[in-house]
Amino acid sequence: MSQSAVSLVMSGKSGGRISASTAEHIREVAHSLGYSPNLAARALRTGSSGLLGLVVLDASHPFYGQMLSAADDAAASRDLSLSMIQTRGHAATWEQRLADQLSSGHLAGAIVCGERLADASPLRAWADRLVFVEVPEPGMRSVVLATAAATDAAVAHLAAAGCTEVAYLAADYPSAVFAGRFADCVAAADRHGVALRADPAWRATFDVETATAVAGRMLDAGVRAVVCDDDLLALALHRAAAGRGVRVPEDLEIVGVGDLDAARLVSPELTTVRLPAAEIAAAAVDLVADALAGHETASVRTVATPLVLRGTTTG
Amino acid sequence: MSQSAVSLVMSGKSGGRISASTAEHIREVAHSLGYSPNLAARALRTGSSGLLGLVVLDASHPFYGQMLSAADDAAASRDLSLSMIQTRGHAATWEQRLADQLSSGHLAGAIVCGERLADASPLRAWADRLVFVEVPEPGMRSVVLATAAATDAAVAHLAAAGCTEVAYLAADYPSAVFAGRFADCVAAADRHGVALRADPAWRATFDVETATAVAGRMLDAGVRAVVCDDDLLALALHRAAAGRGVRVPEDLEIVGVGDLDAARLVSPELTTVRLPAAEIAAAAVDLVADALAGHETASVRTVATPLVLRGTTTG
DNA sequence: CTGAAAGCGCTTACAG
DNA sequence: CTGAAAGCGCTTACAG
Repeated sequence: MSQSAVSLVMSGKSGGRISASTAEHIREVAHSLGYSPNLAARALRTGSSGLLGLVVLDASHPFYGQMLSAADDAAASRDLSLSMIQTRGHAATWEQRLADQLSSGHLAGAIVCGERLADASPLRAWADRLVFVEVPEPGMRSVVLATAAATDAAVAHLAAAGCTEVAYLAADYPSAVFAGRFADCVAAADRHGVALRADPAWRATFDVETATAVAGRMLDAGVRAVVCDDDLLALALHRAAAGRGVRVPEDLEIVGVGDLDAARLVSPELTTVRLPAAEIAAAAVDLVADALAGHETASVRTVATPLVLRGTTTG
Repeated sequence: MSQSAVSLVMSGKSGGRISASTAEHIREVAHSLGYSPNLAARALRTGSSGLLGLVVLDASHPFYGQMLSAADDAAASRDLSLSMIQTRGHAATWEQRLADQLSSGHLAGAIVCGERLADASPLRAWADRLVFVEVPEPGMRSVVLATAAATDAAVAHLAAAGCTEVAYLAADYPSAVFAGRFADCVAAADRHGVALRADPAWRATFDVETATAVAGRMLDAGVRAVVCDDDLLALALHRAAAGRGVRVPEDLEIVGVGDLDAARLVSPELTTVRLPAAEIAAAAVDLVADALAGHETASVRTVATPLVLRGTTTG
């Protein structure tokens, strides 16, 4: 067998040029010898590593865990691999690090979740290999989530149940996604004639104890209905209420975002905006695979995020 | 500047051979040109990719999300990157896939969580680049968790509170880690004179609805104290109990494994065996980094896993 | 420090 | 189909 024939078969480009029986023979021998092509050499020669970066706030957050898991499944079906990049604690440096990994050829492309590019971001040079999730970047491929509509529905539901005031429990991270969710809620409150109560002190990280303490301060302030940036925050508020004997939903209504498993594990179960991780991840991998193939497909996908009404709201 | 000098500086091997001022100048120019070395070429030449595989059951499980997050932090501080491999649904193929990634040079080494090698596993040829977590592999580097002692403490605690019978809610996955946890509980029950009640039907996946349904069957069977393979299962039992008005811990005592965030989000909070993900991940990355460097260090690390008593047990 | 060179293991035209 | 060849961008002895 010639080196050329083997290379053609192993890289799956033998169609029409190598007979089926020869190709099969090559594959058999390769398998029996335990041979698999050196990926570094292939990457060097072809200029593409087949590795996708997935930029997330924090892989330990269950939603991003789901994204990772689903994106890995979607990538594997295209012979692509996944590499994770966390932004938590690296707000100032992740763009440069990702740009380095792109320019060094380590990554062929990347999916950026919940973050916006800085004005002079080194990533702007790589626009054609990037996909943005939830926070669309003008002119770049994006997976848009319809959370504004879901937030509107949530506020409408609270208003219909008699709430005249809604408080906001914010996530204490600089990610653009949280600024966007808050803005959506401000707009929804305005539309439905509800007063939105926000406070710089009502911001918490996802650490359970921290979030519970902040939630406790909100209860001290007498809030009766709270929209949260994230389920983890909503569940911490749920916990703080249980700790103080505040009845949910009679005395306190809670709405989260995410629909994590934990949302159904508490009692009463959490009303929340569902973020369908598998669907989002599949759309993002689709888009980045198209980008790598040089396709000029539509660059924006929209994923529905339904409001799921459960026991932490009335009506 | 010569190519050699630049290469020496960029790969951090200039110590003593290149003057500090020249090295600094090279770094400045590289930065201003936006140059970073092609990693595929470096991997091809040096034979190592700097990529670590992390084998987990399912990245969407919060515990593995924490492992991923912590391992990524630990790896980054050593200029190593992380790539995840999921075994859920690939019980028959993950070993071959990992072996392929090792032999193709894609991965320099790997951390295997909660799995045991098949007798004729292709991974046995790569023993010197592998680290096993929780399920130690004889003769290979391992991070051992002291869960047997914690399970013993849990059963002792239940026995002291008057339980004469303990039921077991098992995880419905073929991973070796769950077989091990069950065996630990059998041994503990025996030691403390408690009857262990197990049933082939008392097995569930981590899907909330499935697990709740199985937990409901256990309640139908009149169980009063349950040790679970995992917090997610324990929390589903907690949910099933709330749904039926079964009082916890008065009528039902529950013990989990993991100490996920969700364990503190429910009321009463979950008694569980804490698995310190950050510590486990750091130890595993340590071990694999040593392996890649060819060091002959002690090959087994033990991590303590304390029993955390909370509201789902009495006494 | 420099400069010229080899070689890692592929992929990909190219002539037969 | 084969065979000989170039070249991807590095790292690493080697002689100066």
